[in-house]
Amino acid sequence: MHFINRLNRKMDIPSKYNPASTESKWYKYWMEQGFFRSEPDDREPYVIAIPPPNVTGVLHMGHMLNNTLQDVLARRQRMLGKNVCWVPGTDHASIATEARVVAKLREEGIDKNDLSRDEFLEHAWRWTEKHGGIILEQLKRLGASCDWERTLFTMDDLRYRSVIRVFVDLYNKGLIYRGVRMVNWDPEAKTAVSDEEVVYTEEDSKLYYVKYRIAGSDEYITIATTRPETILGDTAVCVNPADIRYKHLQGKKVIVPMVNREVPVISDDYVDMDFGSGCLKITPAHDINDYEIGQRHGLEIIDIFNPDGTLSSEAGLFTGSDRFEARKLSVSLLREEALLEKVENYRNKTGRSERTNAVIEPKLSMQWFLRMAEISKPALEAIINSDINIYPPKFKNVYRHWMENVRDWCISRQLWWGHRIPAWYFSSTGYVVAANEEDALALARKVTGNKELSSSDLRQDEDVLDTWFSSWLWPISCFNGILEPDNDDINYYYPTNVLVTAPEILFFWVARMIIAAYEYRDMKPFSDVYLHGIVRDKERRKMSKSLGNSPDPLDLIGKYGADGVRVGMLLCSPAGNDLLYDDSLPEQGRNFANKIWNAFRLVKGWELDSGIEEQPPWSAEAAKWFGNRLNEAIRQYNRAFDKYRISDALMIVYRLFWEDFSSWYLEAVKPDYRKPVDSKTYTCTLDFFDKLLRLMHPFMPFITEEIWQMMEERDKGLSIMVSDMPDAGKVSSTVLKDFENARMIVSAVRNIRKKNNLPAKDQLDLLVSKKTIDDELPFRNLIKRLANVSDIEYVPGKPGDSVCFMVGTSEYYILMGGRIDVASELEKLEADLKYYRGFLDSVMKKLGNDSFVNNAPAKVIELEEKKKSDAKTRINALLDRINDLKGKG
RNA sequence: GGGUGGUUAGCUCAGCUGGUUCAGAGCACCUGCCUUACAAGCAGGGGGUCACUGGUUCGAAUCCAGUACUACCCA
Repeated sequence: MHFINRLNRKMDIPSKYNPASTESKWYKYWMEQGFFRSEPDDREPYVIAIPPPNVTGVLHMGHMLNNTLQDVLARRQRMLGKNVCWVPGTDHASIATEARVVAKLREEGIDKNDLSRDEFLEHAWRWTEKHGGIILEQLKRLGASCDWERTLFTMDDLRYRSVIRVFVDLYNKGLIYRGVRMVNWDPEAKTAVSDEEVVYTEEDSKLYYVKYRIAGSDEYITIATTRPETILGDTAVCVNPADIRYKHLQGKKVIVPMVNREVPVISDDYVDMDFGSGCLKITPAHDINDYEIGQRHGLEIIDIFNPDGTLSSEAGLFTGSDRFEARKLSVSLLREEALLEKVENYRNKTGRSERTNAVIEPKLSMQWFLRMAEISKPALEAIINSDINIYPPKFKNVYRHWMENVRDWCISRQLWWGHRIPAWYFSSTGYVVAANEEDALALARKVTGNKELSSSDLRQDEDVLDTWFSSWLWPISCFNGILEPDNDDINYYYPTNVLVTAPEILFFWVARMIIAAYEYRDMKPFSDVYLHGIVRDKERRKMSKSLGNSPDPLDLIGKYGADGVRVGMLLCSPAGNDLLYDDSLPEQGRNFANKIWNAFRLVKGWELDSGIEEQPPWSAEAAKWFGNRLNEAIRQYNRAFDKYRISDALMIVYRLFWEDFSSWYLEAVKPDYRKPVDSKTYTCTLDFFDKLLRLMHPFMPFITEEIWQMMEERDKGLSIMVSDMPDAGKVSSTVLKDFENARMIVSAVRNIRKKNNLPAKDQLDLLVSKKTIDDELPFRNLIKRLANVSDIEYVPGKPGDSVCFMVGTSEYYILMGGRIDVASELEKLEADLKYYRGFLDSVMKKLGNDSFVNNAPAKVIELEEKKKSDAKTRINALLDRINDLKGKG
């Protein structure tokens, strides 16, 4: 070791670790050295495709957790010798982005409707260029080791063309169709949204009881509705066929209030006789159930709404009013006409758009759909037969349930920002689907037989595709595997190893990626899916801007350091569980970094004297133990990673470093003040430290690099991040068990010191009863040093004036020199006695039970026998002790 | 309304196919220490009828059934 020791060298190192200056330095170094870069070679690849964050977003706590996890996995695999490729990118997020661009234009006094499509897209692209890279830049502060040269965007040229090609292909396979369906209409965004994008919540509303007159009579029936404005679109009234109250009305007609339209009374099992009046108005254009009933009974459909939620001329009344305004107008008109019987308060579930929060309007419209039944079968199989593993496994069921009930996917969105649907209309109903206008024209000429058809006769579909229709290709398209299915990258990197994401997009995204993967590569997209929780605040509320409960991740990094924040995020996020964020978490991470820092200051400050031949025996003992302990921990660490128990893996190294290494090993080997250290201990300590740093590197990349580089002179181009992860060597369980015993002895001595107010500095005399232990006490030198006892003597009998403790079945005594407190000592002994007598009782009961002795395995019985004899030994020792003390008192 | 999880210390969670002196970790808490690596620390300590009820078993935090509560997903 060329470790230049100077007196007070440690004074050069501040006692508090300062992350800010080191983080940017090392990140820059890693980038310069190209450590994040991956290209195909003959090593085994390890691949992660990032869940692309929204292009307009800013980094939030969820990203922090998500990307910290990915970085930990990536860094560990790199150190295990894999060719790691973590592909970064961003998502165009049609609805969210378009909404933000529209809002921004509105602020500038520009109405989207006044712009042409191209003009609007120009604004959107400008916005994207301005904001698109922000999150990725922020991830660098976190230490993310992505291959930045591969940065992608879901709407860049290759990805755009991939999506279009897939659309055309699926259309040609007959899997994509156009159809009129009841969709979830967002009148604010003026687009259909998928079922998954509707959030249902309980809201206060009112139930209006409205009287409908029976045609040709003065009789009325009462119908309850929460939406009186939709009366304008009623085309029937429906009762349950079994309802005797309304038997006589069947086949008759009723007059729809306000518009005075005559509509039939029909009967259908769907009607709940106990709800409201048991009589239901049917508005097929504006309610999914009514629509289905309408289909069954061949009812007329009257769509009374415009796309923006105002009433259309079809309504016949209130044309141009907003739907909520129309409700008020309807209520007052009904009241005027004396048709409003009563109004009740009512709570019902209301669906709102996840993006705009507008109340969803069920609306019939022409949309594009993907037939899911067949295409999703391999994706269901893959999870059931564990071709793909989900961690934690409890989500397997959830996934299966969804896939078994999968419904066709509405893939069109009435927006401009996104992948425009490649369908060209040549007449009001006729259209062709093709990758571009040129192909479309050729195809249209063929289809129509009209060779004169020109591009001006074609009109491209105005809609774009659902964002997930592009991101479902992500693991393939990020290696250009759709357009060039046989290129070097896709052949080498695909399938990827793991997808790290949140359970909330299991269906939106994960399931669909698996579907696309089998359709286009006939192979899984990733081997593992690791689902982590959602970051919430201490009260379990989701982090949100409006609540103001979300800290700015960059502030946190500034305050606690990137390593501290990373540790904080992971410490408390067992797989699948939500993370309840609190500032104490990164604080704990920062404290840990500081602990590592100070341990290094200690070792760095040691003066090496290579003239010392002998390693002190306590150091040799400590090294022997810690070497075993380290190997044991490495095993546990690897096992935890194999099961994606990342927080467990972190906790293993956390305790290993803090408790075992710092509090026990270092305390044992550290030389006395101003004394030099022998070279054996020195070398061995640095070796342990080096291994610990490597184990911690995936979690805390910056501080581990900083210390690793300070440990010794490193050649340019070396880095802990490309060093080898330590292997787990042999573990001797005897050594570990012996040390546990020693540790208990030391703790017991410290405890006695504390209870009897014996100063830590005073050396004590420790005696061992020869009756209870004949062998040499393992780790005796280490015990002497850590417990600060002058010697450990073996004595035949029980020494007087001493305090006794037991570890295992061995008795130990500490000479008290007249400082013993007989009363409190007796009290303690009596309590122990009571406990062991009770314990012995329960053991005896077990052993006295014939069924137990006959049925339990021999090993278990043996254990019980040992418990029995150990307890007896202890009880006898305690009784002796008590008698002695009593004799004194 | 349907489905799937969960309920273990003050908080967040471990506890694999029932059996060690098995009830555990981290944080928080209490006590004593500014002991020249670290007060962002050191040493020591207290704390749980494993939601409830019943069952299976020689033996249940662990398996089964029911109840209560709770979370999420779907309608």
